[in-house]
Amino acid sequence: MGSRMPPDLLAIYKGLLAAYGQQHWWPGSGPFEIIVGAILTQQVAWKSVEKALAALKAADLLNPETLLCAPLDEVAALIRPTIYYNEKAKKLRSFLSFLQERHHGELSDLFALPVAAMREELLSVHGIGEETADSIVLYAAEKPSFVIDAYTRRIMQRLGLISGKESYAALRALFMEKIPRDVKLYNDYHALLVRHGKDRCRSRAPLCSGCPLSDMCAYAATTK
DNA sequence: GCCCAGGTGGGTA
DNA sequence: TACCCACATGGG
Repeated sequence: MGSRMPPDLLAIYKGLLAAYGQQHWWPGSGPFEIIVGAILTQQVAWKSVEKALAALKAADLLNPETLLCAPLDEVAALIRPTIYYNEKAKKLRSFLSFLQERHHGELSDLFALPVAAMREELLSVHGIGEETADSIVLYAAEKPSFVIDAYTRRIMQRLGLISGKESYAALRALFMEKIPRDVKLYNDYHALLVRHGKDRCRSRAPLCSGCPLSDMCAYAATTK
């Protein structure tokens, strides 16, 4: 039975956490590896990204200095499993040029900016859109900026909390206004939404039986 | 053989 | 603003 009251965002988080446990995204990776991963993961399964990261590491290219100097075609060949590899090689180059020119190649210099300014600068880089910018701010710089992705939208829509047509900015604002600005919380909440999305909201077909959010889900309520 | 992954940018109306 | 397309691998 679905409740008449719209579920609040913290209750959803708690439900997901109880069902899946902490996700531990990007454990033990340094900030640079996280940024490279954030760019490479665009529209790709994470498993493919891991292969590419391993290849870059083996070629000693997983640091700003050597990666900036590496030929584009060499980088592209190494990140081949991540689809759109030529485009992504250029995107990595764009970020590295930006980092060199704007911040002397120092991530700590970039990370010293306030969240809004850092986000703004990142968005000016070719290949870094809103989701990637927020992923970098949150997971690499470890500052609170909620990441919205396709799963987040789909899940919120099924819960009856949004129409689905909201802008990225509107959804991000919704989360940032309704839950505490806590890096750990943002980190795990986004990861949990992705995890839940993969398990339950991959296709259009409803999978409400056994769903950890079924008692909050508008879709479940209307299909029973 | 088909679908779709932890998106973004560019072009057109 | 709102669509549409290019990008172009690999696992289920």
